[in-house]
Amino acid sequence: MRLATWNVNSIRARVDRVTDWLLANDVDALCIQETKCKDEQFPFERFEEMGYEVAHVGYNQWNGVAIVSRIGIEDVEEHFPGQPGFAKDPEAEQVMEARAVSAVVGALEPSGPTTLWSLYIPNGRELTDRHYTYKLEWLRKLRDAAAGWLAEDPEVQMMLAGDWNVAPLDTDVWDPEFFVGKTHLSAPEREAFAALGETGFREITREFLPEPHTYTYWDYTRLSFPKDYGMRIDFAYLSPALADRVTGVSIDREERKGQGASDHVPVLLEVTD
DNA sequence: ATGTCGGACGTAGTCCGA
Repeated sequence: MRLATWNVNSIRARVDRVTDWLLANDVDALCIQETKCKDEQFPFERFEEMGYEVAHVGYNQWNGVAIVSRIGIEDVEEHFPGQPGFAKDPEAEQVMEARAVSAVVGALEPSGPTTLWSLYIPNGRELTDRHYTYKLEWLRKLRDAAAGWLAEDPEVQMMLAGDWNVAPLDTDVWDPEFFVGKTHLSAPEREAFAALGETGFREITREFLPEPHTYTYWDYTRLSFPKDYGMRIDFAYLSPALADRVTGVSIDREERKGQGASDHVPVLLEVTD
């Protein structure tokens, strides 16, 4: 079974590249972030004609997450239990954003059902912004949910994959000095990210690809990709039972090249039965 | 110097978000 995650930065702008990549890489199920569209705008037919089913959550031009699978999609859920919402006014009702969708895939595979979560962690914007505390709260609640799933079933087969908007190590960026006073590398963000690992979930991409400066994202500005000013912010936390089945991980840097590339590249996991 | 993208609104150019 081949599982992947990719922040595509608009599914409508990227659908050709995404479908081409799925076929070229023989991918069974893909977690997508930043579809940037409402459900009715999602190009479902482009995936369905290739034999993929789609679960999508999108309310407007912001955020938007999806799972596409050619090995079945069941029990789709939007939002994880306890997921925080957001509103500019802290006194107003906090509104849920399209940042988390789950589905059970592979129910008829030899390996049995696997639950995928496609996650788009809030960006944080600035250290003093209310979006930053929202981000930290979001990660803490996700940790609580992960601990709950594992307590409920220690053998659960589950992947928490997506754009985490956190660079856990200094070697996950081209220059940590650039990020002093900015988000993504701050201690609270790193602690909140690491707390997922304290539940028993394992960040599997690091286990297979420990080399420093192995990036998944390059900003569109500043000639970031030619200069290799990248960041490693896309990860996959796996339940212990699923992590034990992973035989390989790759980051497809080639997808950042050429016209019409997303600013993120796909991360692909090979999972044995 | 957020230097580039993508979407909304609206049909050009500006704003938001990353």
